[in-house]
Amino acid sequence: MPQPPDDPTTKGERTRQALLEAAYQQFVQRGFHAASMRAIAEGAGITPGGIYNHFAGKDELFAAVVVAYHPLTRIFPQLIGAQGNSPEERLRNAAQGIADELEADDGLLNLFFAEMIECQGKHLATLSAALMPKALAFVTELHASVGTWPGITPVGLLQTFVGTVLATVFTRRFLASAGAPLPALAGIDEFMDIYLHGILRGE
Amino acid sequence: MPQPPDDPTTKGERTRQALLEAAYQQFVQRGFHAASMRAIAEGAGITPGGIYNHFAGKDELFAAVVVAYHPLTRIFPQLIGAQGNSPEERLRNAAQGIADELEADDGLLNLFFAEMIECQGKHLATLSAALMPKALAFVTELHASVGTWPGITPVGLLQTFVGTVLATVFTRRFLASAGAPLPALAGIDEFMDIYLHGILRGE
DNA sequence: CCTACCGATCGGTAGG
DNA sequence: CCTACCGATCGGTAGG
Repeated sequence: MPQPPDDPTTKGERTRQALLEAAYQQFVQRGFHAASMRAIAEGAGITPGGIYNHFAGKDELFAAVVVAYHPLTRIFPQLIGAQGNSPEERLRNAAQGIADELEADDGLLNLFFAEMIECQGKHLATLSAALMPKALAFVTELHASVGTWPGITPVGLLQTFVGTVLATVFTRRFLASAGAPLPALAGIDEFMDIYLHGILRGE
Repeated sequence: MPQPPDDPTTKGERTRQALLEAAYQQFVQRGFHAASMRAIAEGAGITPGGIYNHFAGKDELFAAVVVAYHPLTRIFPQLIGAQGNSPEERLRNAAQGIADELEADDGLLNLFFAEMIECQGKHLATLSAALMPKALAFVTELHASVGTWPGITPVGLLQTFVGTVLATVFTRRFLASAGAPLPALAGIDEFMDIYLHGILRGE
């Protein structure tokens, strides 16, 4: 009997998934322009011409990879789904979950950066439009329950929280690749200590 | 009379500087692989073959651009040179100076990202080795004069400070390009409020 | 520093 | 989905 077009058991859909995965690996390892359709096809186990049965071109393939793998699509669900007995605990748990996910696969951050540089961030507006409503509702409620400094809006709370988590992952990676000893580096716990209570000890 | 080889008044050195500037523009607008030697030559006012009188190849040209323009070479002097009557004031002034410089030219952050993705961060170790000793001396003294949370090392202080400034610039740019209203976003003052005193109001 | 050119590789297509 | 191929563009070089 016929299968729905996105049934993962059909051969076409399995090839499409293999192409997405192979394209993701090539794009995040080499960047958009240095990734070749030939290498992507080889990674998916087909010949270059076969790609065009699934994607109209390199741009469309990259756009599909962005939708499937972009860090923003991972960050927001973690944030909204975080549990905890207090706002502080929920933020800590969300930060931990996001940082774990981003550090488990270097490619996720690379995809963020590759999209901003090589595609001038042209996919970000679409992605944000899809993710922002729920995130904004969540953070507005959070903003009311934690007391923040004056001048911090709900959007500002979302921005500073996500920014702090990204700063954790990004600085750890670049300092490590610059040769810094990992145990001396701050991790998500230290960044969250600072985010929630400031770096200045004392009262 | 003969001029020293880096005298900016010689024709060769002026061409070299024009090439560096044109290459910087192309690399940060298009990324390393999509920037063509032809476009760089055109930007500098010469023909493609002429580039090789100044740089051995595209890789060497990019390396020279990294040395001349990489954000790390801007951040560390600003940090070390910052003035203020207290550690808090010095950190705020340094953050303001760095953020102003990075926001004045989007290319600086792009260069950081392009180098990490398309060149796998291979220039970072050299750059850090040159900049780290002075930065580390500065931050060690600072670390002793501000009271930080336990678990924050001098390197961790440097990491979290630079990370917070980068988070400011990065999140502002990506939220703006995603369509967020700029006045609602947190700026360097708000990020520094949080960094120094935490996001949780109350005592 | 320019002119003219090289081999290599690219994204994409025709036809089956 | 493969084979075979196209035009375009690339980084780099020879010779002057």
